[in-house]
Amino acid sequence: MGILYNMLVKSNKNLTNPEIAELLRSVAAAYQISDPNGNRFQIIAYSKAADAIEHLSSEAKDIWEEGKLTDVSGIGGSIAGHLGDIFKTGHSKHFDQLLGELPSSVFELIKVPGIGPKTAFRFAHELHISNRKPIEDLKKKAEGGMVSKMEGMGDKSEDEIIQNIKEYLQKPQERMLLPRALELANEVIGWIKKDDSVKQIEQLGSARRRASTVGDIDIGVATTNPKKVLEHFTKYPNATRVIEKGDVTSSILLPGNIQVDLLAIKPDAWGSTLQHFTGSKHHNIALREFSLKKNLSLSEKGIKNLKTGTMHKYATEEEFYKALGLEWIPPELREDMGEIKAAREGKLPKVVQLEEIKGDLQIHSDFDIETSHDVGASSMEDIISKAGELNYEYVALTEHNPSQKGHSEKDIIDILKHKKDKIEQVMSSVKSSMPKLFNGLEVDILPDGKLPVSDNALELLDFCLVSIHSSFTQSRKAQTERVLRGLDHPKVKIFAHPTGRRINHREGVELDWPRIFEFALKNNKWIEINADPMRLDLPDFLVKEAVDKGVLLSMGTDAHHVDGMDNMEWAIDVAQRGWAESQNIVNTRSLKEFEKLLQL
DNA sequence: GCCGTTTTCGGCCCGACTGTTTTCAGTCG
Repeated sequence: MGILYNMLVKSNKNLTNPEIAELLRSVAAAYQISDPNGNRFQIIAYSKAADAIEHLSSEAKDIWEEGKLTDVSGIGGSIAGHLGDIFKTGHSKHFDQLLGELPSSVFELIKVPGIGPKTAFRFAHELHISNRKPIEDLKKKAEGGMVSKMEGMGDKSEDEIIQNIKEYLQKPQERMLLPRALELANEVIGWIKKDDSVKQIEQLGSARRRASTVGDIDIGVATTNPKKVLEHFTKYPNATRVIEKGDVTSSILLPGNIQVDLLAIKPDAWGSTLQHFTGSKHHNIALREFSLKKNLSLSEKGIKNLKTGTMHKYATEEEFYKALGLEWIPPELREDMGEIKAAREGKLPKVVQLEEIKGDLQIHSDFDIETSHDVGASSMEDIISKAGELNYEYVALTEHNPSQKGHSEKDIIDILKHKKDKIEQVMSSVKSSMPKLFNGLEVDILPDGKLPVSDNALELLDFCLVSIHSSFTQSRKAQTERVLRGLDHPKVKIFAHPTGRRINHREGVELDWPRIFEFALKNNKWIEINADPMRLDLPDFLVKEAVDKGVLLSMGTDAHHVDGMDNMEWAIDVAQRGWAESQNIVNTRSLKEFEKLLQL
């Protein structure tokens, strides 16, 4: 019995989604080792199931308890049954047997790039890799020349394994924030463009889909001379090494072990290249399965008619999708979340655009509100001026609430009165055509759900946001009750950065989202999409659930300086990935309509 | 093992790169 398996299953009925995903991938690997051909479709099924679990918005165990695990696409009766066994007893006989046959080192070794199940198994057996620190052990044995002595291995394989292990061990296991990925991609693109045979060039992959985080940087090039461009690419001055160099694709590594993949193709096939390398993987697989039923086989080269054997090339993505009988699908939607069906039926959403935004609903000015949290750096005057440049009709000043410590209720009321006066004074000093300042506040939801600001103080506001800044680890049920209590006050309109996540630093809180959304819908509360690239909160997949239910969303940059007001574009990306149209977002409303909405 | 706009049975994406191979297996995206 392997160590990993003991750790994941034997001692634990409460597996988290990432643990379940790892378990399912281990099962797929076990099938791959035992009989890759005979188990071909189990391998695919378990891998898909692992992906599905990883992308759930609730814990799989909660879904299982509601009896809805097989509603998840990719989870059928069999896998749901095995997982159910684990949730009930901490055991699955099926997994016990499958995984118990293999040394646990196998499941560690496959985490190293370039080492798959087959190779991991051979290492474990033939080199007697330790189950304790398998990766370190393999590195030692490779450095001792043991790998190159194995059949089918040579010096190059050995060197590559050592290299990959070194990088794996030092690589920070986190994905880049989108703005960083775009910045890096632009630097590389600047270099590639120096080759004069480049006709078109774009950053593709998850960056083009505007995912909140990006792993590898993918770039596509249309060129009359792919080989020459790829050669030039591998000479990028900042590259730490060339991972691979081919006639169609090449990959390099940047400092920090960031991989950049380049796909180069002739201009007449640019449309299919864009499509292929933009992904997502799941979108492409779904699109290819869909096309196969029409006897069409898709690849980055074009569309092959399987009946006639002829290949058609497409210079644009629009033509490519059209040839499949589909509307062009915006990259943000390409996640296999129903976009192919919608495109076929002409029912793709008209996703909200940045130009439609008429206000920013979370900004912190430099007004000294005597808060225990952080204060903004820009004056109200500067904020109005910046809002004017952005063609906004209104913005909400939402400083953190004054601290309770050291302030009586009357003190807090005085501070808020003072702020209200200040806003009125500023408003009267600027042209009437300038954007309106709403008097808002970002109020903590205390651990018990109470607000640290009295009703009399809240009365001074136009409206307020509430958010969690403490006690992130309450149970799902307690956290949900807390939030609903916090949202209940009539002056509260917005639930700000609702999961509280900080990407790569803090997981979000556990909440019963269906209940939160139902409450918001019923009581005319709005859920924020926070535009801070570190937050992007509500996350895209939850935005889609909110949109499906008709819950209204608000967008705020959470700017603490006027420059931060430019961050709205990141919130737009999240909204688009969540299929939001302009009517789903409150700050696409004109000032008049927005004020009406506030009264509801 | 999963799934369904023709299917509850009969399908299941597609190609690139590398190393060690004389024709391919393994891995990756």
